[in-house]
Amino acid sequence: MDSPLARKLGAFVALTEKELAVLEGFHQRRRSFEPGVDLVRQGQLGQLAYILADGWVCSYKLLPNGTRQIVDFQVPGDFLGLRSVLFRTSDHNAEAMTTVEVSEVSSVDLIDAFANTPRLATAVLWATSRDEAMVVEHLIGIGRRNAMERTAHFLLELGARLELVGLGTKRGYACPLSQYMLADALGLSAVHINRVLRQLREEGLLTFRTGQVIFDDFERLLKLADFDIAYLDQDGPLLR
Amino acid sequence: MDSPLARKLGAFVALTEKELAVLEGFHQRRRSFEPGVDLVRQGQLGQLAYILADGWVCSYKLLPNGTRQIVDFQVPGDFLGLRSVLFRTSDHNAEAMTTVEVSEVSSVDLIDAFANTPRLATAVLWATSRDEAMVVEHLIGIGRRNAMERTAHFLLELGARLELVGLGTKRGYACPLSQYMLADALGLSAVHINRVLRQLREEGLLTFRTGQVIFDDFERLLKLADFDIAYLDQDGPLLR
DNA sequence: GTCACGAACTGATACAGGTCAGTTTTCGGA
DNA sequence: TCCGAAAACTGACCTGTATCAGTTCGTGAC
Repeated sequence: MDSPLARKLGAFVALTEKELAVLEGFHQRRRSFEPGVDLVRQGQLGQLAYILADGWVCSYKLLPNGTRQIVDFQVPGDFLGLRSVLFRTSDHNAEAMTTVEVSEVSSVDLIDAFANTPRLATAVLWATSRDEAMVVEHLIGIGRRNAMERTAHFLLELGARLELVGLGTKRGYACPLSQYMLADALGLSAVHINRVLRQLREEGLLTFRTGQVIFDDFERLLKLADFDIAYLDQDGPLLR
Repeated sequence: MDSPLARKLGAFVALTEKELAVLEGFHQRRRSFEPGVDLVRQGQLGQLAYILADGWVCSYKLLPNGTRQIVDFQVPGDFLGLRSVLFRTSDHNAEAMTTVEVSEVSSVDLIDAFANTPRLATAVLWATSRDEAMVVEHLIGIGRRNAMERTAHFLLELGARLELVGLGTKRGYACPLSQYMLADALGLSAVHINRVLRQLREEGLLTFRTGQVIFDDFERLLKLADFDIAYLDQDGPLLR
């Protein structure tokens, strides 16, 4: 049985037995967290990193003006708080959205793995770059797309990521986000998100119901959002 | 003589002679580009990566609605197009803003370096995470800060980065950005940027003139922008 | 010295999205 | 089956920023 992490990294590097074994070794120290609990806290020193095995997590930052901005969502197979380990203090928060299962990883685990299986270093660098690409796409959306394009793009991207780990299709996916969370992710107000979702529904593009996203017209949605999966879709490992 | 890259990575990993030599080896294939030329192009296959040795570069994305969003600026010591090497096709553009000097790096160079000097893998992962942290901070600004806070935060961050490589101080720095570029970076219109800069000037906070940023009241600016340098400031290497 | 051209700057007006102040729906628990 | 709380939803009104359509400034070329 491959872990979601092995499955994700395997899309970039054709993993050997030895490399798979090292990844397996990352899953020694298991922990679980209840919904609403912070796994990573802004300003915390000596923060731990985790690999998400099951559940959803969101990374966010709180601003002094009382608002928050959600930066990214983590789904199974994603790292969590990797930046907080590499920096002295954590620059963001990460909150469990559902009950989550994680494996604890220390910086020592990572550095050892890099020394023994250097191709894993490249794979982790790739995964980090992929995270960065998602943040960049998110930035583009907030900077230059209007509320409707932005919302559509965001929900499409989430779908594409879930498809990679076997949790979604082109018809839709299960999604534990509330409209408030969507608003904090997209830099909009919850009121406006509600209106945008209604418009998307009325135009037959997508339906967002508690716990469920349904793509009513996938093709038209792709066009509206100018969505391109190039940066998520590896189409077979680059490194063999 | 340390290269800007060695100087930057040295802030995170205390580099050995061997590691410094490997970094030196990255600077074999030198190239230079004139202002306005694209070093990296969206959609390009088999894109090369570079290390910036001198000059300024900006990474941006073009949208089908005719607008552009600048994602990040690269200053000496920064990687350029690393994501484009790890992915099959480039997901962004990078344009020379001044005359720039770069060294070409292939994915093979990197993978070899990781195999021979695994601590460099950790250092490059750190540098990539630092880039991601900057994109995240940029995202926060566009999502939840108003035009004035956003502009102040951006110009402060640029100053902090330049200080790290010896190109700026708390009094100000040389900056080749036009108001149009600032607008594309901050997700605002050039007209509005102009008004915001006037307001910042009239309130005695900062002066933005062609080629020069002057912090008139650094402390008050930090407060307005809620600026925190934690994620840029390493305060001595973590890995010895 | 004046021409030309891009960058900086300006006032008037439009509109996307925010804010306020609710009502309605949903759903788990007693 | 009723209750309470959170999430979803709504209309009225407000505001920050965009857009349009210019003018002014600065600088290098001739």
